[in-house]
Amino acid sequence: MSRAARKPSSDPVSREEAARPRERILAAASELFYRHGIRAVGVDAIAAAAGTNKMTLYRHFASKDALVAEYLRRLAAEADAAWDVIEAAHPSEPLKQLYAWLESMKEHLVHSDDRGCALANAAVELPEKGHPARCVIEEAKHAQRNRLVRLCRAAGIDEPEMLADELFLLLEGARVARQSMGPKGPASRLVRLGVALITARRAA
Amino acid sequence: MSRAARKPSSDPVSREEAARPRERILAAASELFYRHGIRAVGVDAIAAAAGTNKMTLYRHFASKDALVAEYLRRLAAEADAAWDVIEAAHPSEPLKQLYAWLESMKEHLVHSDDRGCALANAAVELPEKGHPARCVIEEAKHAQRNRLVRLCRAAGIDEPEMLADELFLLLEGARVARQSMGPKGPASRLVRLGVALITARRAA
DNA sequence: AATCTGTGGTACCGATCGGTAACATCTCTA
DNA sequence: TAGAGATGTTACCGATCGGTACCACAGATT
Repeated sequence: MSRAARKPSSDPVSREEAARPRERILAAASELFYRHGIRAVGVDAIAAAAGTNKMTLYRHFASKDALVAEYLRRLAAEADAAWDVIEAAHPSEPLKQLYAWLESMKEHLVHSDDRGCALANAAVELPEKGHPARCVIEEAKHAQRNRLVRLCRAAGIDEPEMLADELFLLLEGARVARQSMGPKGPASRLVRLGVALITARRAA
Repeated sequence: MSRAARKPSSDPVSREEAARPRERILAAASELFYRHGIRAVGVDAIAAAAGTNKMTLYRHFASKDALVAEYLRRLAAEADAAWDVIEAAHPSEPLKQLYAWLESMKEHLVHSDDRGCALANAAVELPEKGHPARCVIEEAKHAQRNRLVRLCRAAGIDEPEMLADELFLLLEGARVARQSMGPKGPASRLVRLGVALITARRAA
């Protein structure tokens, strides 16, 4: 890969404008897709926001759909990395990890520019069966749910799938309800409700 | 209103093609918006599916946004009517109404062409602050949540807002998770989880 | 018969959509 | 110094977008 072998820049420190166009395009697409929705953003706008043009965009991505798929793939990887951070912060303390996860999810909800889960939003925006983004979404969501199940099991919960699904649906619901009812709606109770669910299942 | 005074047709029985264009347009728009997404459907396609043309559509709706708002307003009214049906089926038995509500929500989830809550989907697709659909969505969602709170209170639940929000988020989560993980994912547990929540809150 | 209203049909508007061809420019390497 | 590869620029493609102008026709009213 000649691109990977290339040296970053003559100036070694933080020249973000010199970053490879592929990364700039992905960064710009992430911002715009998440904020305005995937279908609402054209490739011209993405290229312009990335400080490049449509031609270069199409040299790095076969189509807009491919760019969308890559955008979601990155997000899934970031979400997984966030799990790792939580795990590293509370090693072999699954219950604390569960609480930390709830808190970090609440962090998203309170931010004024939060628009919920980008993967779930994409699933709503792209219902076509064959869309390349759909398998990415499906895979990522199952991975998240599995990780939650594993955590519940590690915490010694009976029927860990039960609690994991409760928490999963609670979070998905909170993130989507935030978009229709604002941050002061039912979404604001995520942590309280989640903790109640966990303690209830622990007692059982 | 001259339109309301007009007689339906020369043939009194089921001449649906003779229905007033406004209703045909709304019916076609509902189908297409829900199935493919709002942004994915053009006004031409709606008019064609309604057996009419774009010009007639714009004689009844000021803009596509206005049509979208009316589409969502109808859905909100239908949802409210569904609540009324449940209430009438189990008069002064709020707990049974709660269970019936859960079951009827599950009915939606198992249908193969289910695409979740159209109001929530619209909130995802139309993030622009000033969009005429957003206040419709917000109002309808708050009405649904309030109705759930009232039902929980009538069922004698302590802190009815707590259980109502739990159930609300659970349902919103189930309907959105169904779109990314299919009907056999966590969404399939809606009733089980909902019943567990209700019984837990009743014991408390 | 004359009129009015709602509807259908067609053609059009400017703008934008996703996507491409052709060419100039830059930088790094051989 | 010459070449190679990635990038920037411009113009363009056919299709579709939301929205409108104009005219013809049908039915009911007067």
